[in-house]
Amino acid sequence: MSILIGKNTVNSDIFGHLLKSDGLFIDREAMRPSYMPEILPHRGKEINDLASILVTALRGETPSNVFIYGKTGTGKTAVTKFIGKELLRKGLETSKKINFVYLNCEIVDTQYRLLQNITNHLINEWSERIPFTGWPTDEVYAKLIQMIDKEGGVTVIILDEVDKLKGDEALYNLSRINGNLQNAKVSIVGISNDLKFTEFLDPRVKSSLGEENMIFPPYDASQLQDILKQRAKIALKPNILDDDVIPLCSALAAQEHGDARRALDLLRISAEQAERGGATKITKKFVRLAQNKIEIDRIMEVVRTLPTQSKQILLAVLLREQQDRKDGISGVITTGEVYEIYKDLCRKTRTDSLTQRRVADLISELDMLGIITARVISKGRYGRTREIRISSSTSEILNILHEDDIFKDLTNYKIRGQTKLL
DNA sequence: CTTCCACAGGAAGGTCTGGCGG
DNA sequence: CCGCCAGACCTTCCTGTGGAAG
Repeated sequence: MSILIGKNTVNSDIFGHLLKSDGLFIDREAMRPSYMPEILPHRGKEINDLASILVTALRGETPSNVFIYGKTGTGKTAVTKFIGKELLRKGLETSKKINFVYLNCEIVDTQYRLLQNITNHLINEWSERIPFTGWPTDEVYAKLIQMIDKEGGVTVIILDEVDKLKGDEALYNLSRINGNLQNAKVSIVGISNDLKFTEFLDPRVKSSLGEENMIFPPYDASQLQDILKQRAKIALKPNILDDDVIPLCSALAAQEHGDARRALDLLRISAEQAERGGATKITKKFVRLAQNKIEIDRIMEVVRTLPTQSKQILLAVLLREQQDRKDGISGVITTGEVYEIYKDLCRKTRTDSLTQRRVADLISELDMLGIITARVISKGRYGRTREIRISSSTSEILNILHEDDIFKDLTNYKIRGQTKLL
C-alpha cells in the first residue's frame, strides 16, 4: 500500500500525528484470528466432548485418537488449543506428565518435517535437535520414539489442516506409534475442514485416526453476535459501536457459512475504516465500506496471481469496457469481441495466442473467480454469446495488471478502429 | 413457422511437467 | 537414475441452441 502525501500537507512527523490521533482500538490483537480468548462462547459442548476424550491422559492412559471436522471459522483450532492449555495446566497440578504438540500441516507438510518438528518439540537441548534436512526419515522416526519414551507420560499431538499433509505415510506411521513405545503413550488429534478427506485415506489409518469423530457446526447469526460482543468489549473503546453494527456483521458472516473469522474481520476492518475516516463512532456505513474493501482486496489478490494468458484476456475485457464508456456506448461485450482484442494484444506483447475455444473457458474461469460476470445470452439472429461485464473497479484492476512486465509498453494501447454493431 | 447467427460447450487427443515406485 | 503415469493445459473437431428476423 502506498502513502500519498499531498502538496499542501505538512508532512513532518507523520507517525507522531497518526499516533496522537485518538484511535478506536484498545487492543487490536483481540480481533485477529490468532487471538485466544479466555472463554469460547457456544462451544461448550465441543469443549466438553473433546475434554472427556482427552481426560484419560490425566489418568495416565492413552486417549482415543480424534478426528475433528468443521468449516473454516467454526472454532476447531481455538477449541483444541484451549483444551491443550487446560490439559497442560491440569497435568502440572496433578503432576502427571503431559506433552502437547500443536502443528499446522499446511506449514509442516511433509513426513520428514512433521516427524522432525514433533521430535524437536520434545528436545530441550539445541545441540541435539534434528536438522531441517539430512537425516534418513526412519532415523528421525526412531529418534522420535526414543524421545517420547524418555519423556514418558502422554503426548497429545494436534495435526491442524491434516488434509494438507502430503501422502498418508506420515499418518500411518504416527497412528501405529503406540506399538513401539514402552512407557509412554501418544494420542493424535487430526483437524480438517474437508469431510471427504478421510475417504481417500488408507483404511487402516482411517480407522485408527477416526476412533472418535467430532463435527463442529457453523455458528448461526445470534451466536456470532455473542462472539463479536465479547471481542468488541476487549478490543474496542466503550460506546463507539452503533447498536446495529454487530447484528449486521453477524448476519453477513452467517450468510457465508457462519464463519467467525469472517465476522471478526468484518468488524475489525469496519473499525479501521471508521478510524481512518476520523469518525468517533462505528456505524453501518463503515460495515458496508469494510465489506467492500474485503471484496476488493480479495479480487486484487486473485488478479495479481492470475496466469499471464488470463491477465491478457482480462485486460482485453477492461480495455473494451473503458472504450465503450468513453464513447458513451453501453452495449454488451461478447466473447468474439474480447477474443479479437485479445489476439491484438498478443501480437503487441509478442506472446502466443490461444484458440477461441480455450479463451472461452478462461472467460468462464474469470467469471467463477468473481472478477467478471459472463452470462449466456441470445441476440437472436445475431447469435448466442456471453454477455461480459466487469464486477468491480476497473481502474484498480488495470493498475494491478500494469504491474506485470509484459504489459509495460502497452500504456498507450488503442483498440483498433472498429465500429460496433447495434 | 423456419432460418440462421455466433457462439456454447462436449469429446478426444496431444504435449509437458512433476511426483513416485523400482 | 529412469520409466511410468496422472493431471494440467491446449488444440481440433464437433454438435447444439435461444430467439430476432424474415
